[in-house]
Amino acid sequence: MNEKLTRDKEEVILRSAQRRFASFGYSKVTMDEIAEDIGMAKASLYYYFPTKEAIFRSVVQHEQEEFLGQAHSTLQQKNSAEIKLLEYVQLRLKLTERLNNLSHFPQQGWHDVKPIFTGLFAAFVEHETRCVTHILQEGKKTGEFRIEHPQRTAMMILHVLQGLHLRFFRDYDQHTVNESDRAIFEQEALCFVNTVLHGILKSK
Amino acid sequence: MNEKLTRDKEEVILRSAQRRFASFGYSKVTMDEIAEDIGMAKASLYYYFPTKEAIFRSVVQHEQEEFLGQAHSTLQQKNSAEIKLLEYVQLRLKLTERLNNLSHFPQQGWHDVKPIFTGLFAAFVEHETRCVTHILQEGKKTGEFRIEHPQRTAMMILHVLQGLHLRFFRDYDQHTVNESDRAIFEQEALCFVNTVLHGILKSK
DNA sequence: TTTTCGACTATTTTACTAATATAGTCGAAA
DNA sequence: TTTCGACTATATTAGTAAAATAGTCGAAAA
Repeated sequence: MNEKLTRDKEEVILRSAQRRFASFGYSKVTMDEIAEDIGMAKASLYYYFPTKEAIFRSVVQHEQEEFLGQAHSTLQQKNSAEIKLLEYVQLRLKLTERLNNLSHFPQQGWHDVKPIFTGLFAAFVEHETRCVTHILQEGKKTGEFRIEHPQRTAMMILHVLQGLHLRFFRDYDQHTVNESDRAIFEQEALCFVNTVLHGILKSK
Repeated sequence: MNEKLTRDKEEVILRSAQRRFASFGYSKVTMDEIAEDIGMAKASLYYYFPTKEAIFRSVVQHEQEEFLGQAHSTLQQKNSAEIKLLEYVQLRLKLTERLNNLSHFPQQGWHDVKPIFTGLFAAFVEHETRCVTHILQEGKKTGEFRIEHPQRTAMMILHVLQGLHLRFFRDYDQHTVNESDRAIFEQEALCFVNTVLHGILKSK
């Protein structure tokens, strides 16, 4: 049963790493610190993970999987497509913020983790696009939505959310993200989704 | 009549500076280069402009004024609010790209010019918000638009455009912006505006 | 009087180097 | 099988000297 014990240790390491990364960002966390947190020697970490990057990837993947789980359960509930889209977006905003913290990218850490992220995100972005496209297509099928290019629209929505986030937090050097500013950001994102849903033209 | 001659010289300086800035970005252009371009000594530039920053501000303001002129003439044409919004956005995309070039911000120049830009943009952003709000309110008054919070929506639209631009060109290090990528960006921005206009919900 | 510029200064950037810190290895011990 | 102390090679940082650059000034030219 050492298989189980190994998984446990991995979990412990990942939890420590996650906390550190979320506080200081990828590049400002050392292997020694992660090890010290859990009363281990640095060398021991390398028994469980081959590289620092591997730890980071695992942490990010955990976040993504948790998000995808929640998203999936949202999609399977018997709600209107409108509700599903809104709930999806709200979940997604939370994930963005969490991942954002892991790299502390607004300050300076983006270049450090960019190669890692892009690799990890290729699959995730595809998955996500499928999710939103699915919501839109479902809504189209049931007659709830009138929409010409579901996939293109889905990508646009995801890109806009990412872009809004970038714009909002581009100027955040140093100090932690202000709670009230985050509220404004969320409000604007929801304003966007609502406008996309209802449109502003009366005719048709 | 040396008033006129002074204006002319200023124009010549600004033209040279504009070309240089657009090619290399603010921080990579020296006063000596600007002066040399027009066969002047560096010291002479300081007879017309007090600082390098003043030159840059003038260049940016020129771009803004040209944009505002075009935008204004668009707004005064007798078109539907829908057309006006679309044309405004297209004009605005062009401006964004031009200003972007002046600082070459995707690469590294953002922090150099951030303090300059933010000062210059406070007034401009306000003006712009008024413009778009005006389009939306006009459309609402004529019954073309159904829209609850024109100003909030206007700000959202402008922020989304900025955000999309940021997202698209965040990864552009080094090499000049690809023509086909720019086309994709423009297409996505227009997809956004169209979706905002028509919405995706059928009901109501 | 208005405009230009060579020569100068103060400050910032850059290029280089030495010192430190860190990721990752390895073999021995628990 | 798991842990770790001691080690290495590489990357980051701190410090510094050299170069570049924004901006000044007073004299000369127009």
